[in-house]
Amino acid sequence: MSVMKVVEEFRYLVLAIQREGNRLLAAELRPLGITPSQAEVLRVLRDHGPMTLNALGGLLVCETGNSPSRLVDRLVAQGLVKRGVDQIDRRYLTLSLTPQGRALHRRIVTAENRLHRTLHDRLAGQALDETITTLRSLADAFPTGAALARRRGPELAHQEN
Amino acid sequence: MSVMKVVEEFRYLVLAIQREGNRLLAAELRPLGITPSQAEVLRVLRDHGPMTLNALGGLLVCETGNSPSRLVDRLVAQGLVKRGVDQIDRRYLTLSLTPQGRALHRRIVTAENRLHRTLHDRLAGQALDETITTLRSLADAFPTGAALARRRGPELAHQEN
DNA sequence: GACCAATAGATGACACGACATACATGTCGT
DNA sequence: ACGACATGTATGTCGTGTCATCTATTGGTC
Repeated sequence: MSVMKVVEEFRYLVLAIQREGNRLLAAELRPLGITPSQAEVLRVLRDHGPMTLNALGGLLVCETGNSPSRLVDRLVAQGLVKRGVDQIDRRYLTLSLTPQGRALHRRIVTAENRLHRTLHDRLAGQALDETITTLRSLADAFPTGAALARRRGPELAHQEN
Repeated sequence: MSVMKVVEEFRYLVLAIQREGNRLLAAELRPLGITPSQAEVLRVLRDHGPMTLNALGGLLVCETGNSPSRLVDRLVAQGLVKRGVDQIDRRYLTLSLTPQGRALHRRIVTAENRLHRTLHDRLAGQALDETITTLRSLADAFPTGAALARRRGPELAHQEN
């Protein structure tokens, strides 16, 4: 079989798994009133402290280029994120979790873990480590993969609660 | 490291790679005036002949539940797909490529191959076969993965280039 | 201090993608 | 033939995701 065909199947497999994973996660999160993308924002804000909108965008996988203004908008509207203006340079925002945001984050972790357990069961017996190595080496070449690496690496423990 | 953390990284890696791949493909396809999802429709129609909307939906990875009515709408509006009504049972549509659709499909294959070459280069030296095995075993458990399997199976070789 | 480029963020536009619901057509039981 | 039901497709709605463009604020230069 042609090498191109293999790569093409790889592409469609990644698409299929991403879609299904997102669907399952959305179902888990629906009772909490948030979406997978919103959950990622809460997670990044929780793990990497208060930050500007651009910095948040640099750590998100779910949104690449632009500033995730509208994504944050809905979280602010739900009272989960506080959006303040930097008093030194008023172009910058200061995004941080509200107490409700922090509380919801704990329930998000539980919901995500249910999905992860499902995935783990379906991955039983597979070469998961080698797969992750492959995926990492591909992802690291891209900006959002670099975002992931940034989340993996420099911050080892930031705040608990 | 906890098993859950590994699965979680897997999920984010898949998300990152899907996003970047889709962005790159969209850029390749933009000069052709279509999107990656539309390209998948053309591809399925080309490989699996005329079919109804439901059957199409069952072979698409990019859309799960519903019938891809609106996705097909835009292709019909562009003159790439012909949408006829089954004369025996008028609930069914008969979707097929127009000559323009068939012509565009050839240019799509070229564009996709450019992406695949890029991916192939970035995957050099990685355990791609084991990775695909892992991804397949996970995807096959899901409906869209089954769609992929259906596309893999019955058709073995259709077009080259 | 007035202009100008640079940077942060917001917004408009378009196409998904998922869910729920509505509509159209056909089938079947009576 | 009639009416309940099933099936295929269409549509409304909401939240992304991406690109392009716009506004606001700041820093630098004259």
